[in-house]
Amino acid sequence: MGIATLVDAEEPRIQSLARADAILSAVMNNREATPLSKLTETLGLNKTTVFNLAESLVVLGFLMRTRNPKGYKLGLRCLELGRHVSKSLPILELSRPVLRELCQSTGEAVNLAMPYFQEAILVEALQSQLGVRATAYAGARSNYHSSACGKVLLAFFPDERREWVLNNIEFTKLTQFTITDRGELEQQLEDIRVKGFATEVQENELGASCIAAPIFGPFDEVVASISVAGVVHRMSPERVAEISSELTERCARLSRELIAK
Amino acid sequence: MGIATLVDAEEPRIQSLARADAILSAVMNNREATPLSKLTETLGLNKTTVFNLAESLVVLGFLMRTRNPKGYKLGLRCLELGRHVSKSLPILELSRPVLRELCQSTGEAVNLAMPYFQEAILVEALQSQLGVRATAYAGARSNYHSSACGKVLLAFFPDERREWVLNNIEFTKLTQFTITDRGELEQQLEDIRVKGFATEVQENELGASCIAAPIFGPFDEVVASISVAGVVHRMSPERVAEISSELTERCARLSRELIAK
DNA sequence: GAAAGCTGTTCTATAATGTAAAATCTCAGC
DNA sequence: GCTGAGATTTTACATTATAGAACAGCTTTC
Repeated sequence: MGIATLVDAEEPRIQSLARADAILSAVMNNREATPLSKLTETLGLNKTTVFNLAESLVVLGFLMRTRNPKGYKLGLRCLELGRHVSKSLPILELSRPVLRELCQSTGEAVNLAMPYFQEAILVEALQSQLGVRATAYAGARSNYHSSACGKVLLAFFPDERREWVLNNIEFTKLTQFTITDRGELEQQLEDIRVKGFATEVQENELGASCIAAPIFGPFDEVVASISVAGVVHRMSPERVAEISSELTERCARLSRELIAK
Repeated sequence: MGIATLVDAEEPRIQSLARADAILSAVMNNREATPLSKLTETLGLNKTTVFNLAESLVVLGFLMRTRNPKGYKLGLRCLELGRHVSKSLPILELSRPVLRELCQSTGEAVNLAMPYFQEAILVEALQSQLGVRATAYAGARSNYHSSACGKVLLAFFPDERREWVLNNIEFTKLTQFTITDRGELEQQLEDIRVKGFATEVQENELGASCIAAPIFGPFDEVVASISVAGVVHRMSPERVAEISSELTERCARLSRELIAK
């Protein structure tokens, strides 16, 4: 069972869907319940338009209305659909036990990432038993240029797709160590392809260091990556070597299982 | 922070959204990837219409295209939104540790359900360590008339809402023990209100027996229920008494915490 | 190996849908 | 009990979504 590409960012053909999606994003980006006024403001559309869309989303369960504070928040339909994806993605089912084992054996946080438009998305995120790292949670997005799991995906993308991503991402500087130069990143990607795994030291968040390896699908396309994320001072060169070898080995095995499917 | 009602099933104002949602449902109900032809068939709409909607959903990430078999399946945007809901629902955050404890102390499967249109939805589902019950998984829907967690929600709904649900549900007979008579159900609901918890013996699935208690929100509205689900022969009257007392006690405490928030 | 048939995709005209302005309603703060 | 900000409803219009027809790409069939 192959999984199709998720490359282009063309405009959706149906305007209302694009707008509805924008509403969901807006609601998601608000910690508190989002009132209609704020929605119209962020979307830059007429009150009525937003209202009709939002109410439709409520009827369908994508949004809920809240009282005190009055506004909208994401509804249970999102949860229903999300859980279904969890259940139906073969990679997820296959990798779950592997993630747990890696989390146990390394004692660090372990994440499964998948390509998602101009970023990667963390599809699964196991917390380390030692320190609680609140940064990574399932559903969060992860940059292609600053995170290990992002870089490793990018490195193994087919040329055309990598090209597209490199042309489109903004090199947001998250810490003083974040790579913001395209040339430098491309060099690293070359290096990652040779080694078979990616590392990242405080490029994404100060104090954190990650190692990530790729998982390939039926037609040698990267479909996901697993990363082990630890506190920087715990990541000695020997430890990195140790973890990376276990990680690449496990990911290779997962790839084989996935292809066999 | 109050959570609004989710009662009426009026038609959404924006047609395209209703249709897009129907596409998502259709895709979800197919085990395999859903081809366009099947979508047009189930929706009863023109090929082009469905195509345009589906392609828009792909661009937005709600659907993915698959090759071999060719078709659509749910995309990662669903996962992203779903995970966000998990994180943002206060009940979920509060109850998670309680669910784990209940699962440990009883050794049975434990579920958290919330009202969702004409059914309840399992928002969280912990498997029993003993036997693997594949039936209940997070995201699954649960009937108001046959499941313990459904019945307890229904029992504590405000009259008007309960009335509405009772008028609208179909009493699907899932096993020979399923209640299919409205009067009988209403009597049970009365009983549940008196006892403070609901039980269910093989009404939902042969071999399974559940106990469920309600959780109330800021304005004395039931917002969720927790159920403990075990194999029927393990559920002696003494054990039911034992579990139900622990369960109601925990749910009452959760209600208090939720109201305090 | 050609032809038929099934599925998916593009093009285009039309009508129905979604849009936004204005009017009305609701409710919190004074 | 007033005032004003936000949320709804109503209504007329123009844009957008729609479906038909025609096309393209595969697989099946004989």
